[in-house]
Amino acid sequence: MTNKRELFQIMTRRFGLLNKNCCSVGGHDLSAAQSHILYEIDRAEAPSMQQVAESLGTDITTFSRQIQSLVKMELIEKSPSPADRRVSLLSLTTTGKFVAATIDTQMNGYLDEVFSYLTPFERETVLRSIDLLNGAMAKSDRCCAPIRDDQAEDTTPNDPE
Amino acid sequence: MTNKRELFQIMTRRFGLLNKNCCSVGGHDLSAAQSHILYEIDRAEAPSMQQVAESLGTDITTFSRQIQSLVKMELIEKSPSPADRRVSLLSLTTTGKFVAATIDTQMNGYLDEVFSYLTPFERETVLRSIDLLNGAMAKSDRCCAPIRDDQAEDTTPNDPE
DNA sequence: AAAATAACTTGCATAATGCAAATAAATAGT
DNA sequence: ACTATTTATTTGCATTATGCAAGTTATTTT
Repeated sequence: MTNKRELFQIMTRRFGLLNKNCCSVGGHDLSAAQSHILYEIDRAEAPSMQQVAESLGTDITTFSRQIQSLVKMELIEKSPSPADRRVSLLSLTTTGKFVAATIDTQMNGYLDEVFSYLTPFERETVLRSIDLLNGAMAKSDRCCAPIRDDQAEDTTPNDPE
Repeated sequence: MTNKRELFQIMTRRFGLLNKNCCSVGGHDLSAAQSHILYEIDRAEAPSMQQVAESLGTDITTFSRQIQSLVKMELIEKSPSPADRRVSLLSLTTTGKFVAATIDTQMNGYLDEVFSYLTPFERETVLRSIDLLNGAMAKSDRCCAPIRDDQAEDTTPNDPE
């Protein structure tokens, strides 16, 4: 209660568990990482590989392979950008959209159950708080953004851009 | 804003990034998983392997190896339980305690920075909300607890025990 | 048009994962 | 007391994930 870190440690652990083998839809069994990828592609407008890898904080080579397997699963399509043929634009296939929507429903179901233990007022408050928190994290540059290098206690003001 | 899942997706992603290469202390470079293990051992009173593995939702064989490497790093000690010699009780070494404390400080530092973008009232609200959320997740059995098997839509009542 | 840069992919080499089987200690059944 | 079962943890693979260095193809610089 007193300690911020304690609260967040517990929370992230629980969410980690929730996400563990996050979603099986039909025959497909997706990992949390894969679900995040689908989510992000759905959200953005035909993003490039780099864009998605960057916003998920995944190494581009790892991401390349993650995409390869999602393409093989026929959830994602890659098409060369007309503007720059080095770039691959990502989009969800029809199946991919369906899977993404189903996961969304599932997750909302889980969350509804969790929220059922709260009063309507508490629900409201919690949702608003998460929103505030997301906003605050977005503003922070010390954390929560893709970190390139070490962030040792010495706090060298390195700027990786 | 409207969609619970959306809020939580963003939040978990950001925390994932924050935790990524979560903590380097002195020469030690810890993963998020390792930091969670230290945290849990510090928190509990000489827990057994199974207890910690269970509460972290980690497969016991994977956990066994994670512990092996933390022992090799001299952050953790294993001692056979006097009551039952099959059981290994886990504890932090002096170095382990120091590392755990340092990580705690680091994380609180990050969180302080994030919270600096909120008003004092918002901070209060957010902390209280996380606490509420943790409580609600603890009550839920559909999620957030170690999940043994699939939770497909078909909901076959299989019992793997 | 050659040189530098950029977006992505592939080659390793390493680390993490988890099921099945092994080991070792405790408990049950007789 | 003595074998049989269960329990706690470890090891043997076999699979998958990771990321750096180097490669490929396309674009931009000069």
